[in-house]
Amino acid sequence: MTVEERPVNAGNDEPKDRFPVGMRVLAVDDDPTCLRLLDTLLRRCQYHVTTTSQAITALKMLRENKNRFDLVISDVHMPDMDGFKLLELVGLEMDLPVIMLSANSDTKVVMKGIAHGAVDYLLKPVRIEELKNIWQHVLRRRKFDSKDQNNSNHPEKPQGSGESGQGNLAGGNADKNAKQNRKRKDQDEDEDEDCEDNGLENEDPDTATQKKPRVVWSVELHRKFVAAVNQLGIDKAVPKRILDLMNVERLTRENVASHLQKYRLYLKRISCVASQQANMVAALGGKDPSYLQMASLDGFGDFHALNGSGQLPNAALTSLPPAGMLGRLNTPAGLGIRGLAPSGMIQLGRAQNSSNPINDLGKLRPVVLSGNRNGNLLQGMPTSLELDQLQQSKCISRIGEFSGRNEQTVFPVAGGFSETAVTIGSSNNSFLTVANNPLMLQGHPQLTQSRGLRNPSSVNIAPRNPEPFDIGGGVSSHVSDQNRCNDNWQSAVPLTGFPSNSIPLGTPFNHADLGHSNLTDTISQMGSHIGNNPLDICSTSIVPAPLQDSRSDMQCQANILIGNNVQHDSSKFSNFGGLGNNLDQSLNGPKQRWEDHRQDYSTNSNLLFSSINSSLPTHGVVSQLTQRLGQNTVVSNQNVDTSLLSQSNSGAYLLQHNMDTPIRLKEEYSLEQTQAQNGFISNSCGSLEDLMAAMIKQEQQEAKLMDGGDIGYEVYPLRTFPNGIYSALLSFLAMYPVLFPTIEHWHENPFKPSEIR
DNA sequence: TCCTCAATAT
DNA sequence: GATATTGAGG
Repeated sequence: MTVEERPVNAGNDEPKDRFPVGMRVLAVDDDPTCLRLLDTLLRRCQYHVTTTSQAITALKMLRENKNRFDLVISDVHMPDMDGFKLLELVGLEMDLPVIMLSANSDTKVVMKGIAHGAVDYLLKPVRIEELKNIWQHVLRRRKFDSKDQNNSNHPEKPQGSGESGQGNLAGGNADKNAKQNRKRKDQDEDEDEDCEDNGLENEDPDTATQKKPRVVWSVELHRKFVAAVNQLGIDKAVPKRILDLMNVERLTRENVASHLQKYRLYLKRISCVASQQANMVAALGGKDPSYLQMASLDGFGDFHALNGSGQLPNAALTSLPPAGMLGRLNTPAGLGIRGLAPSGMIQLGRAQNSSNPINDLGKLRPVVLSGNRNGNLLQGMPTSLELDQLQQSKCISRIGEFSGRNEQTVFPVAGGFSETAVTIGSSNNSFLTVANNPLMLQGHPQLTQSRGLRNPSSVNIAPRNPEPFDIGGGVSSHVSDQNRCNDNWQSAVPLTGFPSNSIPLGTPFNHADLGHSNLTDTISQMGSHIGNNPLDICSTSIVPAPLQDSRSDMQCQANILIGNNVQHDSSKFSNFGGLGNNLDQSLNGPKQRWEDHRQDYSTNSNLLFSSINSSLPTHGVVSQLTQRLGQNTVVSNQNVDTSLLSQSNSGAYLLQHNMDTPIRLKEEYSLEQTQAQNGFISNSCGSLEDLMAAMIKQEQQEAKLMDGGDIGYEVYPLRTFPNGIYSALLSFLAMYPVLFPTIEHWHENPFKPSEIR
């Protein structure tokens, strides 16, 4: 092929006139025959060829003089060094275009080569026609480089930077961008070919006039973004400031603004989901343990299945929306919230208890990893938000199905709970495990109260690492350890595989012990639990006490383990602290309000809110748990009723991924549409308060019907459930399947806008 | 000038 | 359909 191209670029030390001619190619292949053939063909193309049969030698040559070659053609399979390795090193060290050569046409292999940075992948036997064109890679690379230099140096190098393989702003996509740019340009303006406006650098039309290269928000980039947002605090996180903090070259304010827009939508959705979850939980928790059981077991089962891939976006957690963000979102302006402000719903306080095993961060985190092979692999991955996002969207839609109500409703404050995961239930140690989310947890020392707790010590808040994956060794084992779960509630349930039977559902209530555990607690806990990052989800079991004692009272035992969102990797998440502060601020006011209104909902209800003090040291430090107990909040230590665990029956269906299941169940059990009277689902968007009130009401009604039978442990047939509760249950269960969407997905996308919308 | 939202482009 | 960019309005 003849090349009539203009000189590649004036600045180079190479002869440009006949660019392709004399292009210096380093050919590497351990097979002498192939190497010779390759050499011959390359020479025919008038390239300047250097050959070597050893990858190591090639690397050495390249290192000795980085400017000695223009392009490298390497075999994939070589004894001394894997072609991919060579490719990687070359990419990192000298940023030369590398073409992989192999007889293996397996898509995966090719994909791998490209993924590692190969500009092309040629199949053996290589043909001269293919080699004739390889110069284009060199040209393209040069163009990009020059453009890069002219415009500015961007930190994230296109091919090279080893640290952020994925963080390339545009680099990795240089070629692609070039194409895209050209396209756009052609459409728009036209004079691209001559665009001389760029002055000397007009060499490439792309650079001058075009629209900006499309920014790919890699994990790395997104992480920076999140860090910046967190650092600023959601309220102050505006594009310009974020951009400044991110300090990423070539990234524009517009880019950030766009991403911020998406991010906000995401947060919004999260909060919405959280609300739903909370509602669901409330509905479920209020009535029968069986609900929970099913939910828990089934849900876990699903998780397990979903996690089959085993890959979790470790970074995902880092993305958790800052509390501040939620607060903002919750504000009417931001979300159009109904009812009380989200913050108002949260009671802050804290109690510290380091004794609890739960405090062991390792335990919690492992959960996430448990099913997974390697936590490390996950590092650098997008935050868990993504997961949540997925959940949300699906969840919402599911709810719509079940309830037949509008799906798009946005939940107000409930969002505050969204991120919190609460584990209720316990064996000896009652405790609530709240996997919290940064959003909700603010430490309010002054609020700390243990009142109502029989065993204050049992309540512990353990800092939870939002980014489980960051954790080094030891993490993975934890989750999978079912025994631990069984033995101690505190152990979080591994999301990846929740053996239904291994999960403690909850502890039966001891009526004597129970004072007035309130529905609110249950709800909040449940909601928290669900809303929480899937990874952090601990086994949750809520066993509402029978209505015996007081029909109006919702009894449930809850143990809360609150972990803070602080991350081990301070560098990544140091920002959350700031967020926490924001949350704190926002919560203070509302908190009071909540208190004021609390009684309105139920005289007996007590709110138990836990919060994490973001200021606390994240590592290994026991978080402080705040609890507000209206009247009697009893955390009784009961023996876990394992029998409950085994009762996952039909509930399992509910958790099925396929959409059909929920529907089928509905039919099977003759579920009625959600009834307004129940209020639980009737309005998915209702405020938590509303939900609670509805729940209480429902409970009272139910109590009358049931006549106080002791059914603490009894499992109710689904069909016996009130419609509202049933619907709620379905919705709740429906959410699990989506908790663990394809994790791989997130590897590439920090968070999915689509999920947001 | 900047932010946010919505439309548009890819 | 998902996601980034662009444009308009405040």
